[in-house]
Amino acid sequence: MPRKSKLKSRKLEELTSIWKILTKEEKEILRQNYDVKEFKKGDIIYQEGEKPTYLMCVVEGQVKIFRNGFGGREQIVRIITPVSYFGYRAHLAKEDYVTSAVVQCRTVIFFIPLKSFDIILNQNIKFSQTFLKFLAADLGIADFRVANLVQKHVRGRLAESILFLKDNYGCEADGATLVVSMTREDLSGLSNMTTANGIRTLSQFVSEGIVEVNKRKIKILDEEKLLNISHFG
Amino acid sequence: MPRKSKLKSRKLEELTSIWKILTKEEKEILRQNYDVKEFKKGDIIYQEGEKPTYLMCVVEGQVKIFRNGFGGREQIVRIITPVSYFGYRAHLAKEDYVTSAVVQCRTVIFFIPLKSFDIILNQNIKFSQTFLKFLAADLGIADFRVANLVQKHVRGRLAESILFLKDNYGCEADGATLVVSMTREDLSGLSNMTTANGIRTLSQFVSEGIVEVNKRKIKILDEEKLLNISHFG
DNA sequence: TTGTTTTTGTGTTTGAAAACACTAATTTTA
DNA sequence: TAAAATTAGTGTTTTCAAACACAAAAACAA
Repeated sequence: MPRKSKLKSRKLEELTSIWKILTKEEKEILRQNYDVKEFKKGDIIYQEGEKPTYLMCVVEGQVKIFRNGFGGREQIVRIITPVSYFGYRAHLAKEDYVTSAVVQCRTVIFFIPLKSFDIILNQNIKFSQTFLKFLAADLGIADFRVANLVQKHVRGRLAESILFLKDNYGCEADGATLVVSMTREDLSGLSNMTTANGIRTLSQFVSEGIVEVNKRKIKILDEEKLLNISHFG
Repeated sequence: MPRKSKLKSRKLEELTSIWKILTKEEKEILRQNYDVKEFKKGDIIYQEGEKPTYLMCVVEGQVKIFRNGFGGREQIVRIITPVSYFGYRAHLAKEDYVTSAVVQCRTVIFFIPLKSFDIILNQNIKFSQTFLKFLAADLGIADFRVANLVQKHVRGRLAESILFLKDNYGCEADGATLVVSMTREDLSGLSNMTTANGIRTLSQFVSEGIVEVNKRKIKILDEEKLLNISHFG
């Protein structure tokens, strides 16, 4: 259950990519309607089939967007890290959610009612274009991933996922350790394979000196090789 | 090679979904800059890695958007049928194309320079929102398809694809025969399987009385069963 | 801190689909 | 209209990864 917290200390200014393009009046609309909530690991933000009601923004933590498959297997569609928006796609397409969202660890999320979102969308062309760009980028990733997930073998898919996590969410100060950290199960879900195969294959990569693993932190040692595996199975 | 034709008889008014939301001046911009070309089967519109330069609209025929995989296998990402736009995603994400586009049969396409597109995008909020909706819808389909293609077995994937073709491109007057017609190879590419398995599985469906096949036209006889297969492998 | 649950790790078996290898039938084009 | 090139169709073999089945370790709660 989302626990409403006294997190109003977290200001809307944190929504960097959109805050600066809003007019005074628009900022005021958000100020009067926004909400901040804190979630703990495993909390569900929304589920497949529900109607979207908020534009959400992760300012701290990590959210997993996924679809439930058959036999309990889940396919991870996107990972949302700070500062990124989610929940708006279904609304813009005038659909119910086709995915579910759960938080991966302690996570702070801003909630903006879609009514406010629509008001601004209808008057601020830069705002509208910002989301145009978000969607276009995500669709590119999805198109790319469909073909990859579907055609490559386990090694290629895992290599691909690790590089994807690096490219999209970045590394820590050492330039090699991934910022996102996830369980083997989630990494497997992202790579479209069973947990057992994910663990096995990651272990292979470790023994081949391609990556180093410390708990749930993955450090890329040989990106060249990883790229190679991702490319040629 | 695209052959420029005397197709100026085809008027921009055919671009139904956007034409009605443009101002007089914007219509004039398009009139002065657009182009119409006719292509024949197999002509390439653009290829992976190229820079986008036009917003395109199919007004007649069919275009296949795909990614080249390994060992010559291609993954079909989208099919564009009249009247739909394509080529703008990469531009909006400020990327090069990650897919390629070829025409499937005799096809007539409108070309609008991205410069003109940008001008209108920057001043007409309804125009911008139209594309917002297109992208949001396509991203939903992509998210949905990733999980489907990846988790289901051949029968489920083929059933899914046939239903997808029906839902997205419609049926002929009888309400059962798919409008889109494609080779077994393309149907297999859409369903992420080898041509041999696509043919085999389609034949199975025919012998089970689920669909009827006449050349490249597919008629759905038992949608219930198809849904069932698509859902439970 | 102890018990419980989740996550990680590994071996074996089994099944499904890819790869391969052809033939037949259609389309296309020269 | 004949020849060439696709496309459709089918059987066999091989390979890969899922399913199953555990054991061990780590994380989490009571």
